[in-house]
Amino acid sequence: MPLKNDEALVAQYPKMPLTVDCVIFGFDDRELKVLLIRSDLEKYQGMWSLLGDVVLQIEEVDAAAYRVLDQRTGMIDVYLDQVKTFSHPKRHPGGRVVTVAYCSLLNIKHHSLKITENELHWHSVSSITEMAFDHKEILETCHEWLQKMIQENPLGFNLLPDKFSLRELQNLYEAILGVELDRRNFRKKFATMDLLIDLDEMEEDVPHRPGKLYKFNFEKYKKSNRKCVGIDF
Amino acid sequence: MPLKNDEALVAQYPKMPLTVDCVIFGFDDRELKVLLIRSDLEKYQGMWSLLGDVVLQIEEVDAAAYRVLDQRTGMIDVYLDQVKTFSHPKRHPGGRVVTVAYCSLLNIKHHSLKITENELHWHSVSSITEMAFDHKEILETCHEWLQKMIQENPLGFNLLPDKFSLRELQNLYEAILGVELDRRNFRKKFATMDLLIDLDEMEEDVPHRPGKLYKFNFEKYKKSNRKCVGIDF
DNA sequence: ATTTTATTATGTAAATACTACACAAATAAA
DNA sequence: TTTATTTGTGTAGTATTTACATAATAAAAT
Repeated sequence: MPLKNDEALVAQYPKMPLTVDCVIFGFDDRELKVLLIRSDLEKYQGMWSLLGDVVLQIEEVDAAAYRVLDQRTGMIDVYLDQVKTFSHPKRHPGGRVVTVAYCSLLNIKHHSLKITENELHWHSVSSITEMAFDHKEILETCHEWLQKMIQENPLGFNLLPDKFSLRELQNLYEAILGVELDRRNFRKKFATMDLLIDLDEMEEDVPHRPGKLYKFNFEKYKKSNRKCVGIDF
Repeated sequence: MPLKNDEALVAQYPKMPLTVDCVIFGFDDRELKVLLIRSDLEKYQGMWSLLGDVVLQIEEVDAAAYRVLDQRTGMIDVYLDQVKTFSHPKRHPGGRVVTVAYCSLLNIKHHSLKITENELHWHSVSSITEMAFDHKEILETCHEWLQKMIQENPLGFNLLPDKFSLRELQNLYEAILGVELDRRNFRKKFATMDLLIDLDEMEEDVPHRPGKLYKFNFEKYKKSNRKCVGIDF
């Protein structure tokens, strides 16, 4: 049971709405994509915005983000991580709303959008120029976050099919990081990591020599204890 | 001017109090310290808590964190960064309060605490067993964040005096990372970085052979364009 | 069937970075 | 003057990163 004085104290605190906004990344056609919806606000009519919702009175912010993801994509087993809280007092035209930004990674092929609702579309991240609210800033923050994260963690596999070729993997890294990578060195890097399982299967339906298919060895990765000291700046 | 419909929409959103909590790190006596205050809540009487405050109705969350820092330490020119938002519905005994955690680094010697107020003390991070609210969890999250950040960014210098010896710098890294580092390799690392300015001064008042004093070359660091591609997990 | 085109798959040499490790010189304190 | 403590430094071995070119395979076109 809560204590009276503590309750009285909190009752005096300023209160404000809290929302979550999900930057849902996908990968297709050698491009990083993000899932956007048409804004339903007056001020931003016609503009695209991130998928978001309010945080309920009794709800963890993480839970609200998973809820948005489920409502919009029907997927519940998706990578999701909190990135940053945005709080400019004027960021929402309807008054003060603080939002917590989440980044989510999913395999476009794995899910069928409930596009029956409002307009909901995958957009190529590189082609987006303008968005509702401060969502462009949020998107950029999440993109930078992702660039850093895929280099240090095996997150990229969430964006690929279960079985992928090394070329697809490299395309993914190149698309997200915006750089060209040397093919031999890229493959060597993953070969020495020894975390890809050769499935002894080949790509199909490609208009050229098919490559081998792999999957990521999550088991082995989890068991490996990565040491974490290396000063470098 | 805000739009009527947008305002009406936001008016329906659930509202809740938002606070900031600052994990203020310092370094002294070869130990990582954190600045704590006695909790003024009934439920947590006698326990230590982070420095925090509510976010005001018209205020960026960052601004609230700087305000807390200024109020408690009198310092305004301090490194501060948002780390994570904590939102368990029961995390505050007085009712639902969401908090945004900030991490701050300051040079203990540079400031004189306004200890005249409530009990306010530097605690050795490694000796803390229990804290009010979920502040132990917040502290741990910020400590891990710091461990990662000092390896990739020149943040550690914020915790040291303007002039420091290589031994002090190494002590700092060892204290924060909780490991022992090889002295020669540590010094070689910073030598090849070439970002320390040899001040041609010596330590004083040390009970042994004094070491050279250095300062960090922030100018040069800012100009250097660090390339950022290196897959490794 | 043959040729063309696109892509996969692979190795090596040079340069760089990292690891492990020990001893002489400087200062303060006894 | 001696002792204790800490600074300051180099090297050999290993591992990692970079730059770079050619042969083999499959599909598509002729």
